[in-house]
Amino acid sequence: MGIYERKEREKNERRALILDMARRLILERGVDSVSMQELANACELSKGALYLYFDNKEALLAEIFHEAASAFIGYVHERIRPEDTGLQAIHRLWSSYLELFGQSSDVIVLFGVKNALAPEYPWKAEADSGDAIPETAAMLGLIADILAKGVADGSLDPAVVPDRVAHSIMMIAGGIVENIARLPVHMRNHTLILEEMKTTFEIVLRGIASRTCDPGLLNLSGE
Amino acid sequence: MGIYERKEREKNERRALILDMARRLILERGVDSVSMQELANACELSKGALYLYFDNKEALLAEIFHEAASAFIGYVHERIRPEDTGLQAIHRLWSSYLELFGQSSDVIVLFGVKNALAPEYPWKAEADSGDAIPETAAMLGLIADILAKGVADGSLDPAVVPDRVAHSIMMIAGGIVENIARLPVHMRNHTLILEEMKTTFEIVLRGIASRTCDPGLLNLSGE
Amino acid sequence: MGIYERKEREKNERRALILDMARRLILERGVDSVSMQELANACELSKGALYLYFDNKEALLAEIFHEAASAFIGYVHERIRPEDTGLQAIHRLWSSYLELFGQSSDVIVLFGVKNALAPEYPWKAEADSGDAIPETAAMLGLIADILAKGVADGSLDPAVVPDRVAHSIMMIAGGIVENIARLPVHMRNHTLILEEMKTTFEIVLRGIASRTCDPGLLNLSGE
Amino acid sequence: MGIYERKEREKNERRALILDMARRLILERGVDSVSMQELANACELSKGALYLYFDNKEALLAEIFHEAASAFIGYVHERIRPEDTGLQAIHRLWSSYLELFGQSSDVIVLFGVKNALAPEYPWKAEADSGDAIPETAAMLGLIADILAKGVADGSLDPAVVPDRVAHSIMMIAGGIVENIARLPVHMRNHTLILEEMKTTFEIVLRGIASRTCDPGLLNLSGE
DNA sequence: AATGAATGAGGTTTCATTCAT
DNA sequence: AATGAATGAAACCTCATTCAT
Repeated sequence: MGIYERKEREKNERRALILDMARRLILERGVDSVSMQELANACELSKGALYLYFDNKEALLAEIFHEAASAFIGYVHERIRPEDTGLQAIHRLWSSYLELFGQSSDVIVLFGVKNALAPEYPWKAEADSGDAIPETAAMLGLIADILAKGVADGSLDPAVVPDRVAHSIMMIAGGIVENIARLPVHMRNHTLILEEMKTTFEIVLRGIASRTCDPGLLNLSGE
Repeated sequence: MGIYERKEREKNERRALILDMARRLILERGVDSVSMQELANACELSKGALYLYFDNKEALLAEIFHEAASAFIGYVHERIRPEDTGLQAIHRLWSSYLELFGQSSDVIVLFGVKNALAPEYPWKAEADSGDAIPETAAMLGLIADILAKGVADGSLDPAVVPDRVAHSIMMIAGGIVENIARLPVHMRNHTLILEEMKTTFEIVLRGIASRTCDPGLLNLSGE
Repeated sequence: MGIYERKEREKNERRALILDMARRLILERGVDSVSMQELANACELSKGALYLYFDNKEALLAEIFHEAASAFIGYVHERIRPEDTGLQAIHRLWSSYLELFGQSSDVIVLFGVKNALAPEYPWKAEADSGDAIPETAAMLGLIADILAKGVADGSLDPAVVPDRVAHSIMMIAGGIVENIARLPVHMRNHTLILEEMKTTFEIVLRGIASRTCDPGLLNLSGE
Repeated sequence: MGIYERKEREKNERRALILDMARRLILERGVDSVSMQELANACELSKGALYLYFDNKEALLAEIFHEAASAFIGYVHERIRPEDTGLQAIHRLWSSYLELFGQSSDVIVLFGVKNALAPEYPWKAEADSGDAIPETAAMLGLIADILAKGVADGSLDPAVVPDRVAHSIMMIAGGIVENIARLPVHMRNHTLILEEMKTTFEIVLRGIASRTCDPGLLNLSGE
């Protein structure tokens, strides 16, 4: 109790501060145009100091991605219930996405940073199982499981091939995020964008739902 | 009469050569990793000469985008018939996309380059009507028109709001293309990717089609 | 005839200037403490300009080494005659070394730079024949041949094992050069050093000569 | 009574530990590539703590050199007997060198570190008598004395000028050590290198021995 | 019209050293 | 006595753009 803990805490706080600043700058200017120098300035630190906390730029970005991805997966996991049908689960997935986005825009960073780390994803992931980005694999698996369940319980269209459709969903979600990430910061987090995302996700819901499903699950309106 | 024209023609040919080379390099290596030096080498020209034909790198990329976008829009326009229902028209849109991709991968360049140019798209377009990228607006209009028609003729779901869904479609199409554009060239143009795109587009078709539509139009299989 | 040639010549001159400046700086400060920035300043060029002439620092150093080594080997080759006994040839080798050093100090650069390029030499050379530094291999071969001849013609001690002794000679010659290269420039090229080198080389001559050799060949005094 | 002494002792122990670790790291990776950070880690100390024991990196290296040099000189001194002829003494010098190298490679550190410290050696020593590196002067004196004795007792060639030849011997010994120090650790301490060193030293022995000397002293084979 | 040499600001990373605690 | 966070200068390299010829 005392000095050591305080120092440790302060160190973690500084780390967190750097990550936070990096997130902010990435959100503002895009991954590619954030330099270590800018980040250092924003943190009121020297460039060298950043390397006390992170081995290199890639490691820093990786951490940002891992945090965001874990948070997202955790968030989704919490919201999906065992008794959900597949369609309900997908519905909750999209809702979570929208909620999280509305709250913190963190999901924006999520895939945007990933593309700076593993541009070949999601195709290469199939080739080698030793995946450098476990979160995306986890995510893909989660979605594929949900889809399989939905096909089994009849809430999703029998034509849905879980693995393939999971890929499509990841791509769509990622694509949106990249589009948003490129927006200047003052245009983000706007009702307009939320509407856009909702529209897109509803198309997907309808595109994979079975004919006999509960129509209430095809809307994402926050009623 | 003659000398001037010849010079003019030669100049245009040179421009076209540069653009062609740029396209090729971008397809091979991705937009970001093509330098003016590499382009100049590939053209067997000096770096300085490129600046005789284009004000700067951005202008060059813009032209590539404009050409590709126009070609794509033209291609789609040719294939859509006045007597098509809205759903048929969307079906042809996706088919065109897949065909073009199978043929030349040019659509890859299309949106990939755009994002280096106008990252704020597609949202900013709505804000100011003086659009720097008319082709995207044209494209958006084309799709919106098709959608409106489809709603009117009953082939599309009445819940479809043409403008909004047009945006979604653009984003989805663009997102896929970006994912593909990042792939190393040896992984592109593969059956796997075509399947992926088909899967995604079929989800969209089903997501916007009306209940009573011709089920044959929900498949993109090259029957 | 004219513009092209002149430009070509000027370009080569600039290259030569850079190499010359690099040599000078290396001689003054030692290989390790010459930075591309310093070199650029000395040449009154920008850092970037250096990279127009050389791919990277290593390539630049390699060229310096290759030039010096070739010059040295050529110089030695010219002076050794077919009718020389082995001992005479070694004598000429050392004389050449001293002469070249007295003239231009280039030999200083020779091995000094080599060590920045291929620190594992001369041992690794034996392992893989695909040698990155052909000049050193050539040099080694030349010396070994001379030694073998000397053993055969009775001018060298029969205990001399050509390959092994060739290595020793290279090491000794290289060691001296490194010691000299580290000297501040104002102490170099001094009679003192020449005497030192002469003493060392004479020890070697006596160490490998046969008992029955011409005693006149054991002195390097410039009589 | 004791606290002060204990502290003092502990301080010295810590110093010794640091020096030991430094030696080990230098042997493994070469002088230039050992950073203060690495050293601190290896000692399980903070970087700052190193500066409590040594003014700066150079001072630390200097101490390593001083210790190694003293040890070497002591080792040689112990082995040379008053009744030895000059040639016998030189023979013992080389044998000691080979033995020490075979045992611990410490001699590697010896001159390798020196060159990071006093690159101007051995020439500067002559210029100003206030020598920053007393051990090298001691060494030089020792060798010169041996040589003088050898000339006097007829075991060495009368042409040997003690001071000058002492320099040559230092340079040769140093040059070999530098070549070895640059080798990756897994190539060091190998029979091949021992052979190489033996060959070189034998050349020197033969180069300075008198015609009438005991031929048995011209071999360093471990008979 | 074309060249291509040159620039200059930018990028990431390393490291000896200092200093408040 | 010891820490370890922080610095700041230095390293190598890249690239869009300009400009005299």
